[in-house]
Amino acid sequence: MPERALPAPEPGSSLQAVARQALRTRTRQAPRRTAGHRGCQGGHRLGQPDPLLRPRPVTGQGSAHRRGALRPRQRAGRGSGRVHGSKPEGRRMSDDSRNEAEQRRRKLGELRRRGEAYPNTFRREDLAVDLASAYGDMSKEALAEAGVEATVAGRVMLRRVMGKASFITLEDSSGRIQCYVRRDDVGEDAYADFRNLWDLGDIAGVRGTLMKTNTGELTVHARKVGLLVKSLKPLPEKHHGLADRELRYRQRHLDLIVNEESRQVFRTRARLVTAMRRFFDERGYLEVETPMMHPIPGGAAARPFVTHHNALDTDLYLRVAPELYLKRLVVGGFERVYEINRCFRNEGLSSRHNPEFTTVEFYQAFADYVDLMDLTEELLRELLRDIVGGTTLTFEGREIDFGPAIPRRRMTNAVATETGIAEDDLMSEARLGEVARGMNIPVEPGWGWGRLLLEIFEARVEANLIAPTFITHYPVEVSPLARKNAEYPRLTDRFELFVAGREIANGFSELNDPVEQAERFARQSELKDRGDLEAMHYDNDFLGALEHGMPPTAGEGIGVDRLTMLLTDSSTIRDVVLFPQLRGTGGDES
RNA sequence: GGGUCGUUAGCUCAGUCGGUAGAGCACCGGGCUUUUAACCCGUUGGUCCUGGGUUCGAGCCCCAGACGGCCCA
Repeated sequence: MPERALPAPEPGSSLQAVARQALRTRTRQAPRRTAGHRGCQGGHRLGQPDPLLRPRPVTGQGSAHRRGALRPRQRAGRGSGRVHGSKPEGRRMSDDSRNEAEQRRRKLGELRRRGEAYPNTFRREDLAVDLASAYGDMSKEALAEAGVEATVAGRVMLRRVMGKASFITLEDSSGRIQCYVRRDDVGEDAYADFRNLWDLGDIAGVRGTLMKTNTGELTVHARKVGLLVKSLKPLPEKHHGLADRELRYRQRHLDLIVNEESRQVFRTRARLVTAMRRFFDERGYLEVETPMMHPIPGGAAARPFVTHHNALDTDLYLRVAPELYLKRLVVGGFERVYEINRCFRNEGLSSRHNPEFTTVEFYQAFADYVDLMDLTEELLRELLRDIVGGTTLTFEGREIDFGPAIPRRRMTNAVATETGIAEDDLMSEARLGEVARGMNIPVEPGWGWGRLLLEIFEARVEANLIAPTFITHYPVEVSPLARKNAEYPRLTDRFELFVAGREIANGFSELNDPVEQAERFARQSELKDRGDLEAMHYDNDFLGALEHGMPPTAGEGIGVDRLTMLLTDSSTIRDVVLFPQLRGTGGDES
């Protein structure tokens, strides 16, 4: 919605504009259809014959007339604001003349009167980065000799007006390119428009020949210029950019326009996801999509969001994890599946937690958790090679090396090492309770040995696991879906991967014994009845699937956001999620 | 949830002891035909986050709240 009404156009020129527009639309669209450009949806379409500046096809008397009508008006407006103050247009303009947004609307109004406000007839042919790589190394003389044509378009990021000649810097999706706009080359009228109607932040198209400036910068020497989109709001300060973190999250579009580093983060994220897909596709995993809305939330210990289906008159839960559905698929015979998608957890926000976040979960029949640790190492090395081009990355000032084999340590061993308590002592529930209380961990009555161990681990060990480390053998009590370890019945064949003190991955040999799974669910139900909001539901439907027989399977989930954080050296998840959840600012409720 | 820091022009930020609210960029006017965050000259622009309170007087002090950053849980 526009923030306020646009100034009313003059009736006469408005009708002209409409007529011109209609004519243009008709004449343009017919040849375009027959030319068959529909499938070509890329950022820049090639091969439009002389597409430039269709907004002004009537170059003869029409445009001269229009401009003739405009220029005196502008002068009268400014002048009268001060000197006469009596002409109505003059008054309006002087009222607005100090407000940048109003200035921009005034300029848009002028474009609208001419029917040139938001054209979509310009076809870019060249991206900045392509020009730079093809011609950036040529000498000034060679380039002048070659007479290379270029047609570029992008947002006006910098502008240097020197009387009758100017430089502007356009930014497109690939990067920046400078353009040289000279009155004697583009014509007096076009140059006047360029000076009077263009602002930083507008989107413009430029056609001309490539040149090198005296200082060696590759530049499009403009022959034609056109304003394609009037931006009604000023850009943030051109040197410092947009620094306010809240504004960057709430107005991500602005952040992306101004901050190259921010754009880079999301490009990296996309490459990460692409590389993951390739990794799993190459290994015969089937990509699937399972429900986001669950009748019973399951697959993780977390509080769900609740919603309501009106036609079915039933509550549904946004999924906290896709696990139980992916396992159904393994039962169904898809022996390798993966899903990259969102999960939702109704918990607090922090630099590591957004209520919706992305994971890749994958399951492989006839594999165990050790196979998955091997696979995870392979995946991480491949991702690093593709994205950072090596085996090490820098995160929060520390080098993190994924080159060497990632150590695998039992949780009890890690806790013993970190706390100095003998591993044997850690096997006693009573002893663990004392230790936990000694650490000021608020121990709750329902906690058994396993939960105590996990709490101590999280309080004392987790944050110190900077170099990549697998922690293995999680307690059964806190792993209701994982297979029991054959040797130690209190433990499971489960691991989590920690990097930079953060949990990155969680995997285990799956519990595929439906009878034991039923017992585990029953135990979770008891906890839920005692008030544990994160305990799992008893999922009879899932048990029914297990009863048909799930092959021995291992499964794992990896946090895509957290991995992106590592790869982009971002210390908060909000920097790697395009539109992170923030508290509302009040809005329309009281 | 607790602690702590912050919120001033469109943006980036100053603001002394409580005494007329500032700079740079952007915008507006003027100059400038190879500039580089162009430059030079002249203007304009404020709900000092909100609401109370103290005071002759509050951007500044006190209280409450909103939003955000960081730390802790």
